[in-house]
Amino acid sequence: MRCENCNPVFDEKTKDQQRGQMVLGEIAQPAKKQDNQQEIIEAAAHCFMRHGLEKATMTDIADHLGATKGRVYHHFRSKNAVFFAVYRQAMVFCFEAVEPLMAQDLPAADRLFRMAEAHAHVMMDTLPYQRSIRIGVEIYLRGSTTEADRTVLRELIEMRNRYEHLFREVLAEGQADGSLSVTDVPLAGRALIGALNGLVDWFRIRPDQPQSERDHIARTLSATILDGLRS
Amino acid sequence: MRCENCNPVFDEKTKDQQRGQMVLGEIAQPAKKQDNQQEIIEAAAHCFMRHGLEKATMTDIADHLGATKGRVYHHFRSKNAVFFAVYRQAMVFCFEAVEPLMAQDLPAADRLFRMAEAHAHVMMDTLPYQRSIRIGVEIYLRGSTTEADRTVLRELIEMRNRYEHLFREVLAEGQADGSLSVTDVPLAGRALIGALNGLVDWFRIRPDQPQSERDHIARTLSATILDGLRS
DNA sequence: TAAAACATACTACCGGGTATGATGTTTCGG
DNA sequence: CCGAAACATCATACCCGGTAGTATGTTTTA
Repeated sequence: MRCENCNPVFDEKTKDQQRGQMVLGEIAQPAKKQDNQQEIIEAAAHCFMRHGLEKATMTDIADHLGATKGRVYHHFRSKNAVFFAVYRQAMVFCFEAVEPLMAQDLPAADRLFRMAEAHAHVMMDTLPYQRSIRIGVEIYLRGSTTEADRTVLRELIEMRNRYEHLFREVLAEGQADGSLSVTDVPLAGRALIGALNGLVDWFRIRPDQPQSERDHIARTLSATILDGLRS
Repeated sequence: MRCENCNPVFDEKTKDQQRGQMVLGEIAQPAKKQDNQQEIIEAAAHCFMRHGLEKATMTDIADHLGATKGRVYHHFRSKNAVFFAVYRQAMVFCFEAVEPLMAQDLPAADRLFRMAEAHAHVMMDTLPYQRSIRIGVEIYLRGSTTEADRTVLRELIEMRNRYEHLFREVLAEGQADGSLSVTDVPLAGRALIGALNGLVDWFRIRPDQPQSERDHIARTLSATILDGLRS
């Protein structure tokens, strides 16, 4: 039987779990179901990263789990739903890493630096997720047949906008407290995000990669965009 | 009849036309054929941008030309071949705009600034091409069944590497002449390219958009990455 | 007039989605 | 405490729409 009232977390917006505020451990049962879904999501992220959104088939995802399509379709209505779940998870990772840093009692320039560092780390640490969502967004929006899909996508895109707005906020604060010299806040934000998101394109995970390398990348990248290249 | 010895420019690597050094106007015949192909390539770029690589069907491309699949398949062996052509064209645009600027007799920092500006302009002016190729690259490489396809893709990727190397060259020169302060040249190059390529993600073409807006974007973006955000 | 440049009609196949069955696992009345 | 219904979780088998590619016919051009 199709699990109709399966945890609808990733199918529709649930107000009480915005950005991972999830109250876990209430019961053992839903937690396990959550884990099963999460496992699928992770497999999907890997497949999306390797083969792209369309080339990655549902069977691929299932194979990656040592399972069949039946399992995936039991937890997700459609392939789009799976992608949406990956997308939301990627954004949750970003928010959890960056948003707390905004409250620090520092000059805006220093806060921005730490936020940039954190964002870079998230890009590298959750690479499969971030690569997946970078591909098709408004593309998917055009392709989405059902209105429900488009609604979910709009919500996700708005989530992304909220996230990028965090950086613009700090940029504006830096303009105010004088620690930053920004003429065009939106454009500066685009430049910052662009330089960091570029990681998703060129960064490659190697098994023997020490943590220090990622630290160096995050630090150098953030320093470059903050201090510039000119001497 | 299938045009077997159709201008194989976009099917296989031809040594004599590296980076748009094409000697045009030799005969009238190939020039016209070239134009026909170019028209298809442009239509494909538009469709790839709108619907994504896979969702864009060959019929879509043909429809965009007011033609049918027959025309496309007469000039290109496969859908992959069309994508490869779009890819190469995109890179040619980049080379033509940026490479000449390297010879200018200026401090490296200033040359880099102009190169960045030029690159930004290319991103905006040839948006459909640039968006198309940003999607599937090594993704396509994995998906490519035939060895011939993979060979072409490797060549294209190497073309891209050569292009990005231009910026690293200037960065190294700036390190030498003291106009730039760069500790990690490759990383600095990634940051620069990333910030500029981000354009492809967020820039939207509007019909009433004055040229001055693109100029402002290119200038501000380049200035931001060169001079940094900190005051 | 022959070849190039298309259009038309058709096939083969892949992949998303579904219907159904098999196997645990929880729940609950007695 | 027990046994069966209800349910959750997956596997299997199948359908079917869409699309890349082909084979062939038709028109245009040099």
